[in-house]
Amino acid sequence: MSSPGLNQTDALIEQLEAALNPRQLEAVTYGDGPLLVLAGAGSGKTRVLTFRVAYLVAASDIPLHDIMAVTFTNKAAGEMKERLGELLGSAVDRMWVGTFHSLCARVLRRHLDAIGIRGDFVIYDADDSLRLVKRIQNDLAISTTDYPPRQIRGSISRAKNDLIDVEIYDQRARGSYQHVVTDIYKKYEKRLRSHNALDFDDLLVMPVRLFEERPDILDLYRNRFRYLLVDEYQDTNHAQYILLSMLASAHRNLCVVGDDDQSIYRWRGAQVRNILEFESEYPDAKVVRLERNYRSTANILRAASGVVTNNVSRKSKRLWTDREPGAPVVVVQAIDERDEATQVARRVLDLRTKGHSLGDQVVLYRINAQSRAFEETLTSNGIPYRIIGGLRFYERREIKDILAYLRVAFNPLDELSLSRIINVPPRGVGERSLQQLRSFAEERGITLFDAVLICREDDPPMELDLRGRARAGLKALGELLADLRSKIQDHHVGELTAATVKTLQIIEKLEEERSLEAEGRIENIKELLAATQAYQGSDGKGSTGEFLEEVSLVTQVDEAEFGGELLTLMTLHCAKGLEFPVVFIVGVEDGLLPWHRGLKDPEELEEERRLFYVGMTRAKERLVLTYASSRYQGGFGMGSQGVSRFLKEIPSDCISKGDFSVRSTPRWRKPSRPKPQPRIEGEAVLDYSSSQVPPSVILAMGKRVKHPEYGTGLVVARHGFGSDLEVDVRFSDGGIIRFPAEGSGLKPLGFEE
DNA sequence: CATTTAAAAGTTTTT
DNA sequence: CTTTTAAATG
Repeated sequence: MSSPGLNQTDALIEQLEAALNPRQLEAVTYGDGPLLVLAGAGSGKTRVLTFRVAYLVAASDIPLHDIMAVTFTNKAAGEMKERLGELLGSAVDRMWVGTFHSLCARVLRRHLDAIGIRGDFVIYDADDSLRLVKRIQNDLAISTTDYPPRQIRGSISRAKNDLIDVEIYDQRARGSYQHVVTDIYKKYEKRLRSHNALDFDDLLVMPVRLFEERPDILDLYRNRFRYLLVDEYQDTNHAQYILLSMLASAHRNLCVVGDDDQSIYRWRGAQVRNILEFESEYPDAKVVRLERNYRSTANILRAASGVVTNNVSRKSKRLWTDREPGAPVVVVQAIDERDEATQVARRVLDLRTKGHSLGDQVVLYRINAQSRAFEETLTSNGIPYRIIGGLRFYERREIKDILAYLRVAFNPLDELSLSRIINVPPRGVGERSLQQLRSFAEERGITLFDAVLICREDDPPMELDLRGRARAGLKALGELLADLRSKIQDHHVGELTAATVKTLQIIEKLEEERSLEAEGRIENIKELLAATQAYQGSDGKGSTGEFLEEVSLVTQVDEAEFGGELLTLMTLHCAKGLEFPVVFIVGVEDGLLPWHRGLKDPEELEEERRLFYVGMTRAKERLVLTYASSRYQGGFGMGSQGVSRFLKEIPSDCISKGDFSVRSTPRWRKPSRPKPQPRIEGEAVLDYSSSQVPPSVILAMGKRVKHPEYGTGLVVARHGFGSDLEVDVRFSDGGIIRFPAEGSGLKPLGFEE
């Protein structure tokens, strides 16, 4: 690809200059040396980052090959690449863009031998490492009630992110808890190595170790990357900080962009200190402040600023806008979480008539569990929605089970995955047979995987005393694994997945169950089959290893497809970096937002305040805040500690007074009995025919529908999936008729009972 | 050994 | 209220 001609370059530079304000331009065109861009919410930092790269290439003739950019999601990375491709009109594949985790994985794959990894590694997600911790506690006879595995895992993870290895942890360990952690940490690391696996934290830690031990390899990278750009710098942890220092140590062209007010990941090791002390770390750093907000109306911005200024530890800054005041921030008091959901639904529909499509609106909450009340209300009112986060696709049980087969075939040393699938689907291999197999492997000094392969033999060795069912089961498993293993290198991942699903008869078995749950699983498995078949790795060959890596590094936002006529629901954390015309923040109550722990610890409280601030500043046109006077909390009855203290920090003149009332309800109020699901009055507002809503959503179980010939009826059963979907509808005369979901003329019947 | 049933325990946020 | 773990049954 030839570089743009001189005229073209000039035109591009001119274009950049015209599109930017003076501050942004300063950041984009600043020359060599460390650069700190303090970018307030909505001040166009993503544009600055992208344009800076474009400028480096166009004006200074820096090859994309020499630039690395770190983004917060893979999606953001993709968008940046796409935009750069448009701006520069050339291939951008030579530039390294991605999240810390995916870039690190890339580095590690290139130096497997140097990090002491034989063959190839698999990546353990949070669930995998938790399983590993549990298993170890079991082996070491450490009570999981006295020492909750989640907490242990958290301690190990935090230590790793702070670059505290087992030896240092051991030296510093004080008290019985830390000594127990030491024992588990030791074994945990040992198992990871013997399984040829890396956990999420290893992805950051191992490159640091690699660069420490092999200065020659570090040189390779620090000489290559003449320019480093990092987004969301306020959320980097210690390991990431060190990594950046190492990479920047040759050229010192480190450009970090962030906003200390938006730091929300302290709990997973992020250190705001990294951004606050950037200037003392790099005394010659140029600092550019972006304080002009282009996103939100003046009212929204004033409300958000009013809240965040209550934080003590922050760099002072003043966001401003010349936009119109806009609608006031609406505060809604609800009776309980159901009422809250109903009120939100009502407003969503109202705003829809005012030109904000469902896709323009988002509901943000503090914890995933809050989504349930909304799902119920939205479903029963026929409002289509999508949830981002929660249980991820690739973390679902049936999906992880199938992936575990691929992982074992890819890396036979992965004993965690192997023991996961050894009896899934049930093949008569219980604790006993597994133990049998383990000790056999140990005796012979072979891996568990090889032991399973030996089970294929017609006359297995005498030592391997297995009973009938287990023996047959392991034989079949051994054959499948041997087959997968032999094909792993030169067969497409879709082929291997299909072979696994077919051999194990997974779909057939689920179909026998005939339950709604099984139906959902089948749908997921078909989606996995489609995804693997469509997969093309970097070389277009669909390598299983590459697929597995990609799958373990997708972020929650990556998975989501935006657009379409769907209301979006997600946590405040997920909303980072996004923007919506209409934002609802729900559950704005003490104990929830701020979360309980924040009420005790001042630093936590500030983080909760920042989280609220992040949520508020996602809104472009309208912001609605809701809270409930009482809230159902699991089985423990009601709890709501009343309006959030943060709400009182919003200047009263940018709030809609009509709905604002701060009277608190008596704490001793009896929990109200579950009421029938409230319905929104009126005719159906949504015109499904014009939207992109799939029939599977419209024709959900229990939905009221209308047929042009037969009149109104109720969906009582569903058969098949996707375009094969058929539904049984019971009409008022009691007759049940089966229709194909598409082209049947069935229409949803709004909100009447 | 697997499946079913009963009791118990657990709930922030995520790469 | 849901999910996970333990015990009891087939």
